[in-house]
Amino acid sequence: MTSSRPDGQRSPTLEEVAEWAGVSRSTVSRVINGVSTVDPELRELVQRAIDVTGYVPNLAARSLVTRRTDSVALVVSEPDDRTEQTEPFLNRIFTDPFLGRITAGALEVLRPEGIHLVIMPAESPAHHHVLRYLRQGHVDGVLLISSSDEDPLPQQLCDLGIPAVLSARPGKPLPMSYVDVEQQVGAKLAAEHLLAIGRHHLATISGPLDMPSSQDRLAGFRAALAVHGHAYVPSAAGNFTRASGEQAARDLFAAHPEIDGLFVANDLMAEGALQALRDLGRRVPEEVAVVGFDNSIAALQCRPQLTTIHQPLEEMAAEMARLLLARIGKADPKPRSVIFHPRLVKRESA
Amino acid sequence: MTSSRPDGQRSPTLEEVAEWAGVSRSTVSRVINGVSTVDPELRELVQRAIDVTGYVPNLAARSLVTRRTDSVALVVSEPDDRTEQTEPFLNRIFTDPFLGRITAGALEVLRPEGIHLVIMPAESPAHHHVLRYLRQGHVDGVLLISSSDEDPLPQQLCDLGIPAVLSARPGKPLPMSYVDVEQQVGAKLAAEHLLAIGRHHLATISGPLDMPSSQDRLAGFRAALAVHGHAYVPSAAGNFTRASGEQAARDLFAAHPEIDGLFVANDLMAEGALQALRDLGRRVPEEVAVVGFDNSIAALQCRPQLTTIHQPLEEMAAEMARLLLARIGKADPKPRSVIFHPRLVKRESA
DNA sequence: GACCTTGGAGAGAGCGCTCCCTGGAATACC
DNA sequence: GGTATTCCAGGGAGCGCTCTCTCCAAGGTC
Repeated sequence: MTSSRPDGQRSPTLEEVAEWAGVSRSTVSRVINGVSTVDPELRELVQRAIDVTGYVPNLAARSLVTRRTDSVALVVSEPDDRTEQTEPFLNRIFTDPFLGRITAGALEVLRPEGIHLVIMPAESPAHHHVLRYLRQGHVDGVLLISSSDEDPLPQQLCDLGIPAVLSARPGKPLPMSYVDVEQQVGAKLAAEHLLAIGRHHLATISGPLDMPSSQDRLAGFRAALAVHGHAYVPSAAGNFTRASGEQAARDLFAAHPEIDGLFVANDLMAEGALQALRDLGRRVPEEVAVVGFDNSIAALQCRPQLTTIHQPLEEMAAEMARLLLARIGKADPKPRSVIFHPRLVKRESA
Repeated sequence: MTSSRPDGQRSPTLEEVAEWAGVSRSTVSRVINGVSTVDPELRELVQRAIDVTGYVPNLAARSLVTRRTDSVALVVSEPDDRTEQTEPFLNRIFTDPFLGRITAGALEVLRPEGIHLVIMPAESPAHHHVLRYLRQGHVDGVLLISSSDEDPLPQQLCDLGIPAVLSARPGKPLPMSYVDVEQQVGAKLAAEHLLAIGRHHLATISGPLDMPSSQDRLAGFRAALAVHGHAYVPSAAGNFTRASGEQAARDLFAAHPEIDGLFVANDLMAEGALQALRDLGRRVPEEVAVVGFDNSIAALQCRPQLTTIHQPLEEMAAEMARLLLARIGKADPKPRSVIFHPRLVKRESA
């Protein structure tokens, strides 16, 4: 806020610009908002006045009347019951390439529209904090990354009528647009690839089981294997961090040393699994083949480089932004879902 | 914004709550803002009215008169000239544990004060975007993470009188508070440890050389070694990513195969260096000792675990938040610096 | 009982903007 | 030439809140 600028003077108002230019407040307002019915000569005069005075519209005043703020929030939400984890929430989300890709994709759409993106982590203790922020009208809408089907936030936003778009199929049916990838298809791709390269003892490391996407990947993997006669597939759940993948792999191989093919529900956990396998002296891919999920930068950084299921996160986030803008534009709340296709990216690990 | 709630009705106003309670607008306002001169009975009545109507103050209206928004921005800035990097800016900042720790530390202080934190990446094409956002008065102040001494943002904020606190010594002297760690001391700790464990051929991987903190770490390392007679220290610069650390290590060992002690300017690059050394068949720490910087989660995730220089990022961010709040509170612009102490954390790699 | 003090509620202005409405000048039409 | 039409600038209301000021009533003082 420029109210505390060093010289003590507040930033100029529309009125002052108008006075400088010798026109009315309305005219200046028109110039600023690009209304076409302004004499070109006057327009230029006003523009000069704006430049000279260093005028910047006061957002509060504007949005008081327009009821728009031209910014949307990217909320990364986490429910109460998963707070007892080894790695703090903020560490987790700011270490996973996921968020960066989502942000990049969303900005791709929002920036040209002149809409700002504010990123808000909402782990349990801050949940109500963030809700209050959203209710106060700081933003026009929210892109919601929710990590559990128990998360109340989608429902709350729905009830409050705050425009929102979800990053995945909601846990419970909700009249809300969302974007997703065909999780089951992705898992099937992984399963069939592992079978195709001759692996018979398959297992999987899943994400947290309260997440629809984790459930889908697990179910998809099992279903695809069932088709090929594999009735039982050992699995262990992680929480999408590297460390949890490492631990899950250790557990899995301790119980089932015969495993020769592993599907891991994201690249970060796969990287951890690779670490565990190295420690266990299992060669990848010769003895154990590993397939990840995401095709994030992490897949390229580990050794061997990860064969993985690509999901187009940037495009998905861009689509989320588009859906949100459409929703903000008109209050017509016909929820839409946009589903993307995964694909296998073959590298060294399988 | 609840203006688009499904039933089409806008969220209730102060006036409506007042009517419900049969009191004046002023009284409701007093209750909401916790003014003590309200009859307890009336207070309770008003509170009930607020609950029933589901009233939430309209932020725009409030901040129009108070000139406060009760939120501050965490801006991660990057200047123009470093945009040609291999890894996109957003990937970089959202993959480095750094940002998560900063956020956590800042929230520790801001949350109890009821102040919201919005995170804004400001890589080159969006720079003016973010500046506009800040000028519009969306936030009361900014915590600025700047990565180059060429970055114009600190100066701009200064000129505009927008309260801000920097995360490190500014490249050019500026009347602005900042927080830092004794970079040179940290580097010296690393140098002396490497010497103490009997290494003689030392080298370093630095951060980007347009960053004051990178310069300081490099200079500190060199200075400490000079004291022990080492006139020349091979170095290579990375950009704080894992991949850049890997590449720098390769370059360094190609040119100087005799290196037996390596100081790397952050843990992420050190992790990359470890990877390179593994590929090169050099055992760590037996043949090459490696010391990192940060003591981030990354230091624990790599093998061998990293000996590193701890910097208390969470506390530093908390202090930044405190300095900012003080600055926002009163316009008294006496800039303060708070310098933290690094310490060596010994693990496996050196 | 007349006066002063004090606690607590209401009235009103105004923050800076948008947007509708009005009105005057310029142009078009009969 | 008079009227209708268009164009474009200005006037004014009002968005929802805060905050100062006013005012009333209750209590205290002599």
